Amino acid sequence: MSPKAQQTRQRILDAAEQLFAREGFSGVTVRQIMKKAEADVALAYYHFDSKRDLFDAVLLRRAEKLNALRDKALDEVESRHQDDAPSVEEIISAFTTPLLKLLAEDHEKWRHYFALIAQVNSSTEWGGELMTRYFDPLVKRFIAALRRALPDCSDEELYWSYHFLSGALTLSFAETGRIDNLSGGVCQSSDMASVSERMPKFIAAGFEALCAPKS
Amino acid sequence: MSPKAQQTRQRILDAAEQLFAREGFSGVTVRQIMKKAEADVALAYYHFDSKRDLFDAVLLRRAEKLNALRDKALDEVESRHQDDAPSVEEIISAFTTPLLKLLAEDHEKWRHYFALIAQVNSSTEWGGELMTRYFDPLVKRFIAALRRALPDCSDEELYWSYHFLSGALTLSFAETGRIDNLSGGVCQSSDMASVSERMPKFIAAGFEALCAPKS
DNA sequence: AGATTAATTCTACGTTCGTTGAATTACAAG
DNA sequence: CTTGTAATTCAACGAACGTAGAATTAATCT
Repeated sequence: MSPKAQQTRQRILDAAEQLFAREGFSGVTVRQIMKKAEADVALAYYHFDSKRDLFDAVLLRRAEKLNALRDKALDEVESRHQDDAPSVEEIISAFTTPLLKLLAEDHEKWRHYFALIAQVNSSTEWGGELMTRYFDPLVKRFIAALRRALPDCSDEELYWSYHFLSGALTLSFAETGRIDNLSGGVCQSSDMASVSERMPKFIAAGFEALCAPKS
Repeated sequence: MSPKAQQTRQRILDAAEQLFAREGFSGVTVRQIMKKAEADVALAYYHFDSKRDLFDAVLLRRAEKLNALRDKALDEVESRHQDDAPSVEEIISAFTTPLLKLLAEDHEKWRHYFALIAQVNSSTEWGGELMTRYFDPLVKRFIAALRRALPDCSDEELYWSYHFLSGALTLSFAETGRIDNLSGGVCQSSDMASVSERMPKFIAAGFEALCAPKS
């Protein structure tokens, strides 16, 4: 594929990502996407098999980089604690800070992606298979790490705790602006530094309360 | 409006609720809705102004009952603690247990509604105004109660904490089935007793960790 | 430079969309 | 039983949908 064509392909993916994040799969038209990408409608079907295939490609494109970063972050935590156990908060941070780092690198690129992920994650529909396929292996590695950090914790508590984490995380990084309105400006969705500073502490406390209530 | 017509109206709302929850606003066709409601297509436009108006009606229908129940639950907590302060966990429970109660009363009716709410809540789009309009007054009352329970807590911590709660709550009650796959059956989305038992403890610990870290 | 292939545009297909107005049936009041 | 209104059905509108094939331009290779 020529570099010019690659560039076009990326433009299509960018446009699709942004629009899908805002309006969902069915809320966006292929024509809208291609208009935003400044390319002909039919080009969508030259570069992708179908609208659905384009959607999958949008989700897949950034998943690998994100997973790699999270894997690396967890590697570092584990190599830092070869004899003693890492704290729950450290593990949660390894799960969340990569998101922050990517947003810092290129906010425009990644915020639409995270908004899209949030939407897919809270969908009852086929989003489920996608989330499972792309993220479950990594999630299981994190849960395994948490299991070692909380040896007295049952799997049930562990999975529920992760589920709560997942909800808090995806909603926060979706930057829906909901908290901006609610707080009257005291908090801002886009202030990821605030999120990243508070969420690990908040979630870690939850984990510990559920998993090790003997205090 | 005749009772027969009321019945039809409710059938339309039921069908719309179920389908919107699964596929989103744009993922569902008016014809699909009316087919499931076993009524003529044009009846949708006799009972509602437009597809969008129908969607709003679906959201609105149950919001009032839910809000009333939550209000009552918080009333009870506050009347129970007229001199001393209620615990954070009690307040969170007053926020979550009404959902559980409604699901217990009529699981089929409410689970689709909660799935729909989850979807709207994590949407960047016009879902925001709706959530704000229907739920913000009540949410503010809960935050005020939490502020009294955590007098040393800044508003910033309070709002962020609520935001994390909101994410965990909506994802859990959406019953997406994500945790079922992830845990290999150890946890089940539909097991609301498990959620309701664990979430208040989990979230309360988070609040306290963020808001009163002097321990 | 000419030939081959890749990338892009043009045009249009059949379908389905949200919505509407006129015709019909069910129902309530006099 | 008649009459008026509420509820429902029928048929159809223009527009926009996802997609595909043929034609055209741009790039690559010998």
